[in-house]
Amino acid sequence: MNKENSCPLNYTMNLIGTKWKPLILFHLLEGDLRSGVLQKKIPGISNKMFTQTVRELEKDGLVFRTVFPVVPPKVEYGLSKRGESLEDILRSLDTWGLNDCQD
Amino acid sequence: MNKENSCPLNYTMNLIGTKWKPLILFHLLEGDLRSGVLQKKIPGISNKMFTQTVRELEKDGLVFRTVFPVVPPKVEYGLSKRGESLEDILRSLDTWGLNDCQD
DNA sequence: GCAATAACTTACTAAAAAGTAATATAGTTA
DNA sequence: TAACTATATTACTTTTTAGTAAGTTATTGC
Repeated sequence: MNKENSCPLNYTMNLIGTKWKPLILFHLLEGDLRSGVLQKKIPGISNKMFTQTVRELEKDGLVFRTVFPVVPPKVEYGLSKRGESLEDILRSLDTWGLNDCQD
Repeated sequence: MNKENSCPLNYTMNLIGTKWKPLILFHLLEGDLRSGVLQKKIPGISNKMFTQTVRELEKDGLVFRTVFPVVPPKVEYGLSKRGESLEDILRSLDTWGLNDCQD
């Protein structure tokens, strides 16, 4: 079981190579969103997975999380500089899917 | 549980959004490779996962598989046209990782 | 003073992914 | 004739991922 990365691609995949992470990052490209609004943009994600995934993205410094101390709670998510640097990749993945599924 | 794709990115992720698929496709960018050679380029992948993954890629038309009827067996894998169309994305993912991990 | 609210959090269960190790194949070479 | 080879395949177990449903919070509006 070799855990080292064989190439930078491996490193990238360890960061964002999951089912939900690219989707969440993609929707944040249009701007910061409240937790509930962002979650509604991702059909099929469960409450648990949503929280878990954004928290991992936050831990990895790809998104930031702003908590407004009000009741009921208000939380906003947005892309960090590091997250924004994925923009081209995220849009390429989306465009590729768009073209490919038309064939 | 909504299973429909919310955007083309979702479609793309369903095709290649796993731990090993992008890695395998990436190594095939340099040209066709024998099964064993390709597998050795992917540290940490088990025998089972390797076979399983290339077979899925084949099923999805991203790679082709050529079997030479010799003993011991010889099998070559290569990118299909559809697989090749992922080149920019794969290289972007690799380059992103390269730049990011230097910070 | 009680329900409604948004954003979790937790405990528990179920499902999916991955690892391990044994087995198959059949010509070639020692 | 027995071992060696490359490429799987299979059965089984472990690990990881994900889903479900209930509970928490503290203020506001009724």
